[in-house]
Amino acid sequence: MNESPDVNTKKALLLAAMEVFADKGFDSATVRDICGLAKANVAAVNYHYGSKDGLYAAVLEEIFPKGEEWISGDEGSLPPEERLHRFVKGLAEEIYTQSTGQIAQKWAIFLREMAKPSHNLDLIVQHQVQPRANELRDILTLLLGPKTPDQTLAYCSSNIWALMLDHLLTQPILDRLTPHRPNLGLDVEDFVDHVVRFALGGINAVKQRA
Amino acid sequence: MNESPDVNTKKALLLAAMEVFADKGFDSATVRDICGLAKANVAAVNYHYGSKDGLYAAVLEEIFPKGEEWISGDEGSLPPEERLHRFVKGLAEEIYTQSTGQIAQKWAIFLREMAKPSHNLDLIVQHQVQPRANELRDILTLLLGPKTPDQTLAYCSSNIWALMLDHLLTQPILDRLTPHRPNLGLDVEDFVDHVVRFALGGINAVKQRA
DNA sequence: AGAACCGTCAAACATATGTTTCAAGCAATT
DNA sequence: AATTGCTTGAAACATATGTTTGACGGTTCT
Repeated sequence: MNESPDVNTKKALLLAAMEVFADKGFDSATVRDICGLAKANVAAVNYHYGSKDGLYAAVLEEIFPKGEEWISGDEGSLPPEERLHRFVKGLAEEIYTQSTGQIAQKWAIFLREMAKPSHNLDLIVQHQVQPRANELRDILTLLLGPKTPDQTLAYCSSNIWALMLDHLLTQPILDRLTPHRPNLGLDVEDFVDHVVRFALGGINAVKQRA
Repeated sequence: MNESPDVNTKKALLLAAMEVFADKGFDSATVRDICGLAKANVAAVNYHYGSKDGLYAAVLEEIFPKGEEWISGDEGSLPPEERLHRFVKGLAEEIYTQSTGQIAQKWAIFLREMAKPSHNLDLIVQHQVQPRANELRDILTLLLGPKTPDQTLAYCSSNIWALMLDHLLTQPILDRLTPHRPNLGLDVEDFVDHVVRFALGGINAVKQRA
């Protein structure tokens, strides 16, 4: 079996596709863009992945892998405030910590999928969001009390997701509101502390309504 | 001057474009789609709007008009909690109240622009977001106190935007998390009450940090 | 060595799509 | 009535783009 050459171009295609899809979105990205970046022939995409759609599906498989279950092993014994903090910290660090840029690409693609859902979003939600949503719901049930109506639980759950996805979504707007901002320097730890404080305050306020 | 026929097709094009752009996004929408829906010839787009880009710009002009300044006439005398309530209510009703569907289209396009900003986003921010952002900043300054650091103010401001845009963004995810939900029945008044309560709780919690 | 297989490449293909052209129709003006 | 100007419509154009084809070169197996 010819190992190194074909695997290399196949992987190069995948990496290039991640970058181009994140940058331009599925529709605007062209296979010629991708192949150019990967230094591969135009036919390579169809040879290795069957089609442009196949390549996109492979990209999603790569960045949103299946079995990544949320570990709630001994976390259950911690106070819910601490669990919330860990929950927020875990996701916020994944989203906002600047590393290879590959992570930024992942969430750029995620955001695109939310704004213009394709059938692929089903898998992302199932593999990535569902387990996290369950953990969050457990935490909120503890914080709000067992008799909290489902509606309130759903609102709060949704609110906390929104607080975390916040910067991801509003970054382009903030850039345009105050163009001269050190926008790339988001202090993740600071952000996490703020979000947790804000969320706990909000949850308590909602709780006291009953 | 030929009044009714040409104005009609021009307007029909605009309405059809709003629908198709909201539904498919700028790239995926084709002028043939739009002209088909508007029962117009393919050349009509270029005749009346110069190009596909021109039509898109016209759509944005239509749904995000310029002079729509935020009225803060006598609101300044109200307590900041009430001002926040009105602020949230005003925007939430505009976003989530189900009427002709045209409003939903507006915010679908807005969401697309946030996820994949084009140069058009500059104008939207300038005409629509900026005045509202100023009002929100004033309210938050009152609620948090004058010595609040800019960073905290920025966080809270961003948080409240996020809480309101929340449903807009996470709807496709919520649909997939709990497919059997009366998702179309969002009680706006209930939602507004919850958001205001949650936000005020969060703001107070953040304020007490200092 | 010969056969079979696999990956790569240049070229071609088929189609989609934004745009242009030009003739015809229609209304207002002269 | 003739002219002018504006709008429409069918066709054509030029290009972009996803996909396919067939040949070439190298590796592996018999």
